Amino acid sequence: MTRRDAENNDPPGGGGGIRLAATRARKESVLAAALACFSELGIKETTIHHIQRRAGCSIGSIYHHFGSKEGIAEALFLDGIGRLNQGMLRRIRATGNAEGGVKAVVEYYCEWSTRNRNMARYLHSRDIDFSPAARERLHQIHRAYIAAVFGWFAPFVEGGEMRRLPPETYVPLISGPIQEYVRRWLSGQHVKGPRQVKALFAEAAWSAVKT
Amino acid sequence: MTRRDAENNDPPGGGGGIRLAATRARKESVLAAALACFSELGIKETTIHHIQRRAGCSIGSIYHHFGSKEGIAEALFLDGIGRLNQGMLRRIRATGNAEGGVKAVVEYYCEWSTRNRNMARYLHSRDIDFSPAARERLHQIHRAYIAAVFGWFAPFVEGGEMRRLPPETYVPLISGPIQEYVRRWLSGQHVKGPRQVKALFAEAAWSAVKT
DNA sequence: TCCTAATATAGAATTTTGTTCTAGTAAAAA
DNA sequence: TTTTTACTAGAACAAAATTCTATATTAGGA
Repeated sequence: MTRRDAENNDPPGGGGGIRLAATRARKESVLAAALACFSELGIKETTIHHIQRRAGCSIGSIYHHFGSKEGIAEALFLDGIGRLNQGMLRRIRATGNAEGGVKAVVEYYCEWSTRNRNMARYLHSRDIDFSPAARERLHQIHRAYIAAVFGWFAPFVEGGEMRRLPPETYVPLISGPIQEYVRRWLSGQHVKGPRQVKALFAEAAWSAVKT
Repeated sequence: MTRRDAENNDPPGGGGGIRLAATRARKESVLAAALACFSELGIKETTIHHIQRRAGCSIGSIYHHFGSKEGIAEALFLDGIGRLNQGMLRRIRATGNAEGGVKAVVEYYCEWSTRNRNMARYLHSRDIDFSPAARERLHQIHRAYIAAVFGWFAPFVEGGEMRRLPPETYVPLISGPIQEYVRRWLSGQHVKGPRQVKALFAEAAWSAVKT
């Protein structure tokens, strides 16, 4: 039976007592160690022991905070996707029209992936088997993000600047190509980084959805 | 230390003796069992024992043929990608012009994924850590496929029907969106199957690369 | 046909790795 | 201060992958 019951005890506010700060620091150090190990050794090759040694803490401590190896992977994934979405949303909202918004999606993804290579590579991992709870949390995050993005773009569809398409096709049409390109780049299949092709992919994305 | 040294002893020609036929049959039954287990239980949850029981053979036999659990995963992956590429190439070659070729890529991928759901889902798995040998074999297969496809399309680029782009961008531009759509569909994120959107994605692919 | 080497199968033994358990420490609350 | 709770540590345990040893089968040559 796998333990999946570790609670997220982050304090809602910022500081908190000595205890809470220490806890947060420990959790972060474990996540950082995990990402480093995953990047260097691969997810499967990485053992709890590797992470534990690198984070400089005990097995007990890790299990106390994360419940299982999978729990670490989940927390790391949620953390990364949260950051990416947040930055993306901010960037989209900083633009003023449909074309700018669509191109911002592509461009920001290029930049973020270049700046956070390891996390970007990790987010491309597919078979992390999330616990039901984490899966639900992920969906929640995803729904909220999608709602925010679609909310921003909706007026432009209404206004006729963008095509009206089946909702589930927008993301693949806009992000599919650049995601695939970046994935290949991260796995070492080509040399040319995303920044060198971002204009091309931004154009393509826009022409796929413009009217 | 992981064992990765299982040889591929498939006979070059078709039939062979009783022994070779039996070997082939056994290997295939193991691969089929593995795919079934992976689909039902997930890759990580699947144990050698599950596969072994389902294939109706012993542990020793599996290790003799595949060397490791990862070895099974590799063989299955190579097998699947080989079939997909082969069918794709045949389909592309059956068309007569650039537009037909590009659209064929999208359409065939839709059809194949619908017909081979489990394998399609499996091919979307990312973190199978291939042995150096398998990795090399995969690259070899990939290079051969890419060479064949590019060979077919090259005249149309020369002839000015298709844009001349950095070579590594064609695949993401053409296949990226439909791949992403299918991936989401396979993971249960939407109801509408690929066949219902293939025309849309085929159009988008073509307009991304046409002149 | 019989012998030998290579191939294939089986399942027990071993090792590796993830998880649980028990004990103890330090901070917060009463 | 006392009590409760959160946290840390590492030994004990269990599950899974892998290796090992024994045996059977087939192909090929004397």
